[in-house]
Amino acid sequence: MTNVTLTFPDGAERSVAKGTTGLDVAKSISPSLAKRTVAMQLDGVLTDLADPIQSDATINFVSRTDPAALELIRHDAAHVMAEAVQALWPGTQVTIGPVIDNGFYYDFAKAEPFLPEDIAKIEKKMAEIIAKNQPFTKEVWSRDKAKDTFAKMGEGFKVELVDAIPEGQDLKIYRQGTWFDLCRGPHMTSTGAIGKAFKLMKFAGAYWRGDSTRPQLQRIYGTAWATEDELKAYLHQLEEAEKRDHRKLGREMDLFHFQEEAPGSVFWHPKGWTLFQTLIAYMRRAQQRAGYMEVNSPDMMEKHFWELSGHWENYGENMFTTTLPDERVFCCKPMNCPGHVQIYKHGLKSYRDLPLKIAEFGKVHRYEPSGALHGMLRVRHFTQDDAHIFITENQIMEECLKINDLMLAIYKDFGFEDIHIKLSTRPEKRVGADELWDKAEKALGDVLDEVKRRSNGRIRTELQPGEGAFYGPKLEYTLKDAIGREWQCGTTQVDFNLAGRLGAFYIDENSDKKTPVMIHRAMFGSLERFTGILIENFAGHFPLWLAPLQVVVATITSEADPYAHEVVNALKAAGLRVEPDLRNEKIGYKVREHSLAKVPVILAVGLRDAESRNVSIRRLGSQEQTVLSLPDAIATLKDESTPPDLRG
RNA sequence: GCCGGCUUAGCACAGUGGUAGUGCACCUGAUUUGUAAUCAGGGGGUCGCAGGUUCAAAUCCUGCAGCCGGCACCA
Repeated sequence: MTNVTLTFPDGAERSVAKGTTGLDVAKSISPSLAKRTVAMQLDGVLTDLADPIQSDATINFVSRTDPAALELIRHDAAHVMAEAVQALWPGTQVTIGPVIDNGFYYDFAKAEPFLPEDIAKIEKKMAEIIAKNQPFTKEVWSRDKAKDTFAKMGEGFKVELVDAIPEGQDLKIYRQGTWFDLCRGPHMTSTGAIGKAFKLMKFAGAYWRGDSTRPQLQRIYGTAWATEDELKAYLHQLEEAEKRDHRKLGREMDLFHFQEEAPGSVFWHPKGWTLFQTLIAYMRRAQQRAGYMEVNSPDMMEKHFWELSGHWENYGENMFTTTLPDERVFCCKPMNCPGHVQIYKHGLKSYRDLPLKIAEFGKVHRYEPSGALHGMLRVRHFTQDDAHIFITENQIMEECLKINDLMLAIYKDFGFEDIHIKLSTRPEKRVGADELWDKAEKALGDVLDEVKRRSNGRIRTELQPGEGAFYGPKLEYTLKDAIGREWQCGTTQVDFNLAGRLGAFYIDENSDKKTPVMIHRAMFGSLERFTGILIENFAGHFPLWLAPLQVVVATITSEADPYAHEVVNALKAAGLRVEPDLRNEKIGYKVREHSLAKVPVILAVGLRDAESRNVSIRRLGSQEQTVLSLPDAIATLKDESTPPDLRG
């Protein structure tokens, strides 16, 4: 009999007969090890403990509290949930049930919808199944047997899954008691290892195979952890995330509102608009330094123009249109690019004019599907920090790298340093010849490689095939916020099509007409969306330069009113956004109210301060009070409120 | 767009067929106050919209809209 060599995490080696199972190995070391081991890793790959070991490998026994076991706990929980659902509602078909971040889900085909109270029923049934502690056992079936069995059970979706498994690949069946499921595994040794730290979170509709033309299934999301403390911590984290919700904070901080008559459209209140304008002013400075020229193009243009640009055909169903009294049809612009091409076309352009950078804080209008709307993160009317750079083909790399550097510098000013870039390639619905797409995708791919190289691998990259814009491939910049969520913001798109379609050209060195390449780029992306992201990232506690209201001067007694006015005026003169609070209330009341409104700085002034010409500074999130002279306070606050790009 | 849920005062919520409530906010008065809620009084709602059932509808039924959670979509 042949032997294989197993290497343990501590470096020890052991020779065992080929085909020995992990469980045998564990048992031979100690019964208690075998008892607490739920799976193993062979050369780092999670595997069923009962699998025979066929070759030399490093081996690591996984207990249920091992981080590596977490995905098994979740996957096993998904199976147990499926069994529970089928036990409670016979005739329900099972489909797929993968592990996801923080949990798992399973999609079911069931005629009647799940009801809110069903969550508790399913959880109870799951607990019973887990308490039975039934072993998970694996079988390998033939394709025919699998299809036959599932067909007889009325599990049509499973039959389709069997058909989708490539020839030559094992069809694995995992059993727990009498229930079994087609599954690639691995699983833990038994259902009992799942433990008690699981919870079903919500129901949702989900299309079979993610395809909206196919049947809609009922999905149940769950979360599962090794310990109840971890479950509790996760639920707490969800609550904390909820407190940051920009829709809630937007209302509480009086930044904006939405209403029924304008779904997906923001009503900006004075404070929210101040924040918005602060962002625009920042970006305007950044773009001016980078050589962009700001323009403004019409919000509506005639339909035939959008037919020419390709938008009507490729994007028409998302465009707002209006028929005028003279019966001409106009479209609200869903993008700024065609308008910018018109501005480019005014006056003959030479190769010497390139790169030509045209920027606009343009408000675009997109008829988003109703179900997609989500606060300010997904709206129907939004402002882009949009720009189009007209270049020659051999300027692509240089210009894209400049954009990249600008993008990263800007994100850094807002505290976002963990960036992730995705390359999206040609979609099915597109304009332009494949050779142009080849060139454009190659160019952006090269840019991405160079960006990655320069970041010393700090920037993660990813390929998203088929996700590009209809006129060109994209680099999509995703940033990670304070609590680890990722948001897609910036985009750089290389376009060999649109300029040509709209008849834009330049005169090259040989007096020939050439079509420029266009780079479409946005850095915040949508100002509305970016504002929402900032609210959630800072949980409303904006750094001073962004805070809509920076300082409140609160009086302790009305005798200090004249001095408070003086302080307010001095701060205003220094360029700070400040309001007095002279109300006939106790200082504790005022502090509480302005703290809840997330005003970064409260200056309390009483008689004492008026006489000494001091102010008492209290900062949001701190109980501490610092007494400063008025000139010192102004200097400090003025310095702190300077936008990051204007600091010396 | 699809599946499910929700919609009652400015906000958060209670109210399962019989006179629409609570807290905060708001207004008035008193209080002049030193760092997260001073006290007392008062006003405020076609119960999302439109139909229907009923002697009677916030409550039951139908349709629509918006919102929420997902899915699809995010050019």
